[in-house]
Amino acid sequence: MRLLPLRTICSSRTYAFTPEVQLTPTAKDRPPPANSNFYITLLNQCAAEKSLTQTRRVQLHMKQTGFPHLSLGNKLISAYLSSGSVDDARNVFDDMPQPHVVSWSSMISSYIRQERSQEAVALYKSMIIENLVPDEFTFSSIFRAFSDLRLFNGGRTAHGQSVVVGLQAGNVYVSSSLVDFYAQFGRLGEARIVYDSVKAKDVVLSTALIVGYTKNGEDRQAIEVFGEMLNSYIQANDFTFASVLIACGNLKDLTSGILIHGAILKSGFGSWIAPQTSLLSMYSKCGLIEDSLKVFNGILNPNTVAWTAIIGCLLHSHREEEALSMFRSMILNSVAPNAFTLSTTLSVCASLALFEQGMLIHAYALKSGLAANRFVISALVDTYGKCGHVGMARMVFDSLSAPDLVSLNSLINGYGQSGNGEEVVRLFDMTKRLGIEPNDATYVNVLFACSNSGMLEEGRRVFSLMFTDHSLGPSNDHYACMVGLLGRSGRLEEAEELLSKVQKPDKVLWRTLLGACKIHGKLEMAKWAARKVLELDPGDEGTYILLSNIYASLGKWKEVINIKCLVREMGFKKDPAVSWIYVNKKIHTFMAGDQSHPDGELIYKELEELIEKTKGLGYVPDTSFVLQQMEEFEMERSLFYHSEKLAVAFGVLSSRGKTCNTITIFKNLRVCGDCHNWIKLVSKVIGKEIIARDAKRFHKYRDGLCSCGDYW
DNA sequence: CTAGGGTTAG
Repeated sequence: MRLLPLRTICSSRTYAFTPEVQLTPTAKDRPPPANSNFYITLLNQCAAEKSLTQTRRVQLHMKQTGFPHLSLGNKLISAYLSSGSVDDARNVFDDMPQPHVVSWSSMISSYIRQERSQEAVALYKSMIIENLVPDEFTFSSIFRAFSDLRLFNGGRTAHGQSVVVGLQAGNVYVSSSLVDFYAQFGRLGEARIVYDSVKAKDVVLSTALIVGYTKNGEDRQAIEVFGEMLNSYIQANDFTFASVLIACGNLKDLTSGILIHGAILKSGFGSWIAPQTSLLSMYSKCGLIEDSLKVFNGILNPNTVAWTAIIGCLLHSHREEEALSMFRSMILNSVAPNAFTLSTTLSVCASLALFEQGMLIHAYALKSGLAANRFVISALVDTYGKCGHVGMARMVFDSLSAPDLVSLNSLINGYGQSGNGEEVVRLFDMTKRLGIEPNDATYVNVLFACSNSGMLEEGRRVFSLMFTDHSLGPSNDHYACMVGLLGRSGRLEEAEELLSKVQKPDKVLWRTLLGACKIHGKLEMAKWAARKVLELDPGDEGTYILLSNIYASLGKWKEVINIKCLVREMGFKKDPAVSWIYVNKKIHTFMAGDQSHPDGELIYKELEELIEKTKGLGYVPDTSFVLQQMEEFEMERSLFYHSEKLAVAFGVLSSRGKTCNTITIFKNLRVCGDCHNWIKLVSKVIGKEIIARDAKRFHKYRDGLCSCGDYW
């Protein structure tokens, strides 16, 4: 067999500096002498250039010239590992009678870098069996493998071994990763002991402990360690600043946050991406989204993490539209979204119930291979559910080989929102078989669904399971669901009795009772519940509104006016009702009596016609939903211009002549009773399905009926 | 060896 020309192995640029190889163009086809220095030089170059092909060629060359290549096995391994092929390295490794400890440890850390912790641990164990003494490099990487595999005992044993060989307390590398290991298991006591055992602490060790504390909700401790660190004159680095700011954000400790911002600028880390990203997150958690944006705008080349962070900040500040346009800018700036980005952006879509956008991201996830990520999946389930497409949510959910708690909760919520209480209960009864332990959120979702669908007996059964099956003490939220369920089923006395068992009822609970009183016109109990809410929060405007609604529905206009005056005096700004609809890739927003839409005239004309047609089908404006005392005619007018009616009119207008059979509108508050009746009739008039998502759930109107069965 | 961003429920 012809030998490979050496020129291809050794680039001309490098061999000029390695005269001992003596490669001359005339010598290129002659086999070289079996000189280990020659191969060492070559392998060093291969490692430096990280070239897998070159390394393979060198090994082949060794075999062809009969050179005992295993004598340079450690070199070969190192070259293969530098060029990224653990498997090639492993082949050499397995052939060697006695690989060097350095080879063992670099094999182990390479496996870990490639997320092959299983193989790393296996190698570590053989090392121990063969009575080899692992070095500091082995120890500093192996703990990561144990925490990846959730093998606490394995890691603890390795900790013991590191102590035995005298490598723990004296070595910051080993100790830092040990601190991280213990923190991954929530064992902060042990982490702290390891940390304290090190005499010569450094930045990395301290940072590891800070991170450990923040990941386990011990944010105060994290800030304390940061202080200790500064007192010992250890300079914080970009990692440290990035980590300690998380603690400030979690605690909403703006004072510390601003101090640290100053320290970052002073120590020259002001333009480093990790501290900047953490800073902007911190500001948003402290409610200062403008400052987040300022920091973000100061980042020269935001990477995926920074973009994701700012999208998340905008989402949490309820600036969803801006969050979406940030996502678009990210794409325009050719920064590739990852699973974090997609799940965050999907959350934005879920929040605005943007079905099409959600599907686009779903498509992107499938193309880019991110659709298997469980965060992406549960965000998709959530988004589809909140868009009223629970079938799609189910499809995504079923793609999970092992469903997890979050996606299950999202799916349950999806069915609950679209009023399919039976499926919710079926899923709930299946959780055990799926190997999932329900948590408090599961119960909130299930009970809420029962309440939404008026499933009294099922609700009671599920509620009692909280005590017997899971001994999850019900929280106020669970009680609120039950009070709502009992109250809406007309069992107000029972609801009241249940409420009396709650140790510390919160205002949500009392307001739920108040809501139930409203449905059944129970004025006395309503007044009592309202008083309770106001004792807890005198500024709760929702209560005033509910109360005035009750008076209004009973026709007691004097009381209504009194409350309205009171509210006005107190200077509340009621969240205005807003409805919106997605037409031609644009969000069109409407407020009551809104004249601002460019097609305003056409919309009002359409609305008038629809009202006339529905009146033909028996629509009678129900003025008890109007809060002011007005002339009957005016009451009607103000009803007619409710935001959801305008949105429906616009939807009808813009879907005319198009093939789509569904009009979907959204409202930030709950749909009003009069509009609810009216939209039912509209669906009959236009012969199309109308979906309305309000603050609590979906209403699917078809042929004069609504999926909620008028129960909401 | 250490780092920044993520899903449900309220």
